Amino acid sequence: MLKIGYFAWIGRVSVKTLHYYEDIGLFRPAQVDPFTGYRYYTLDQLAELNRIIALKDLGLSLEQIGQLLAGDVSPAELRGMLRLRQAQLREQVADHTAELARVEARLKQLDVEDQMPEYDVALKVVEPMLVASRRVIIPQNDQVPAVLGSAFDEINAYLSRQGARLVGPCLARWHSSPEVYENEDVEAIYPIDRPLPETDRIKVYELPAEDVAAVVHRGAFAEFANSHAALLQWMAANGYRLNGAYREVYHRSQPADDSVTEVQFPVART
Amino acid sequence: MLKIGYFAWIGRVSVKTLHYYEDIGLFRPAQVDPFTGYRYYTLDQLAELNRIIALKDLGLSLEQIGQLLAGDVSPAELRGMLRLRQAQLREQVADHTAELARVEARLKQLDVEDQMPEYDVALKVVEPMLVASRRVIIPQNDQVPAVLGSAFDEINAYLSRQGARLVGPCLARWHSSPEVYENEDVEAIYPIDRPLPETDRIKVYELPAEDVAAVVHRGAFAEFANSHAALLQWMAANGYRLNGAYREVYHRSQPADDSVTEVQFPVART
DNA sequence: TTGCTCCTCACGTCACGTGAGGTGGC
DNA sequence: TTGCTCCTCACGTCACGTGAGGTGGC
Repeated sequence: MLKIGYFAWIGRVSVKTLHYYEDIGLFRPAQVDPFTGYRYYTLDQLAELNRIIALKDLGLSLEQIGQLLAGDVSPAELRGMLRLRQAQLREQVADHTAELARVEARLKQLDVEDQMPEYDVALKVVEPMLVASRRVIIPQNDQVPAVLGSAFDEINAYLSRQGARLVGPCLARWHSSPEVYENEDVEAIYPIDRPLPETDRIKVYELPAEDVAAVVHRGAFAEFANSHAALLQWMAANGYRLNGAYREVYHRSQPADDSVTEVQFPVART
Repeated sequence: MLKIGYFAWIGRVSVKTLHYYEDIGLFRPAQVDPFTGYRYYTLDQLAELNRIIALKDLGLSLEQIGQLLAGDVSPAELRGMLRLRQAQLREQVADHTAELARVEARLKQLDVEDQMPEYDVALKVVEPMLVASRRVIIPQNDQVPAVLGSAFDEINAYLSRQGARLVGPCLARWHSSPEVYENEDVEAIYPIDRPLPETDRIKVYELPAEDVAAVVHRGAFAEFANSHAALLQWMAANGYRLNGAYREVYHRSQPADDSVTEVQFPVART
């Protein structure tokens, strides 16, 4: 009969761990003194403790281990548990590797600039949404506010006639590359609540979900180039590439206004 | 002024997250209605929320992010935080990769045997300990119990004369490879509480800490070969190799008794 | 008698998620 | 009026660690 301190020592676990395992009914001392409450373990129990530790090393939860020890798990179920754990571990390794790339990119940036960065790039998932869209070509960059503005007005008027409701801020999807400033190909888009008939100028469809890298841009319409540059730099440093048309979400009534815009670049791993 | 639900939606966080950030003083709504308690946010705050999310993507804790936003972190300190996080991530990737190997080894074993394994191998760290040791060569395998037994008796007698105390179970360290059964080279060892003078037969020194793979063996002295085989198989499957003399810890008075033994193979990554 | 080991609560961890039960706004 | 959104507690998560305050054993 071994006292808890010694048994914990040879089993290389803490006394508190043994207390806890008893609390949750996973592993009980062979005997408990009814007067002092002292717990006593036998050497035979060392093998069982070792078993628990070995299963914990596989990443199983204490609850799963309890079921295993109670014998109500078939080999097929154990295989299922391990397959699940395998998938989790693979995902975690991938996630942590990506996070490591982000951290290292930021460290490199700190070395170069030695200051806090101006833009904060965050990875997000945008949800799918039903939209009404008007696609236009804009010959010169300085015409963007006017042309986009009238495209939004046109959709807006159509939605009012149809009695549709807006369910979020308007946005633009740029089909030209971010470096191009002539004949830009862009969709003016409103998210809507239900399907509508299309016209030859206004299309209605579901924008799919996308992984995006996003920055929030404050200030004048003409200064998006800085946000674009920050995003492209971040993507290069973190091993992502642009994966389709990028979005600008205008958190206000009209893109010509001077306010808050979120720039979202869809990304895929290179 | 945006209500919490809409602000959470465009920021792609949950309402509960915004509640929580307010609770811990990280991120407060621009305004709170004193009668209804309704929280109101401005579009400007979207940039700040994005900043928090970007920093969270680097793996910083919310407390660290709070310090960063409050501006009482220098670039050097930020670099320190990121270096720390980098080290943590590298360790986690290594740990998870090793765990993945264990899980996959177990899955493979399940495919072959389709049953619960007889031995449970656990990775542990053994602490350094001060020991008294008597090293002997044993010509034939069947002499092991007798020769080891008298070696233990000899140390025991010496320790009694010196008035030293035992501080754990006795053990043997096998310097011969586990497959060798002739002229085995082995140390009989007692852990002791304080340094003693050495003799030409009994050495006193500190056994260093080691990473070991361990199984608990129950039953007769002659059946250790099974434990050894299980350990060697596990090590091969998980990418470890034997790294020095292996230990048998006898959780009883004499190794000749029939009881519980822990076999510990020191390991290193291949 | 003095340490040492052991005991039982109770609370903390990290970043929220999940209800319960109730009120405000259109 | 009916839903919908919002509010404030309170508790749960996972596997223990960290005291506080007290008792048993040699």
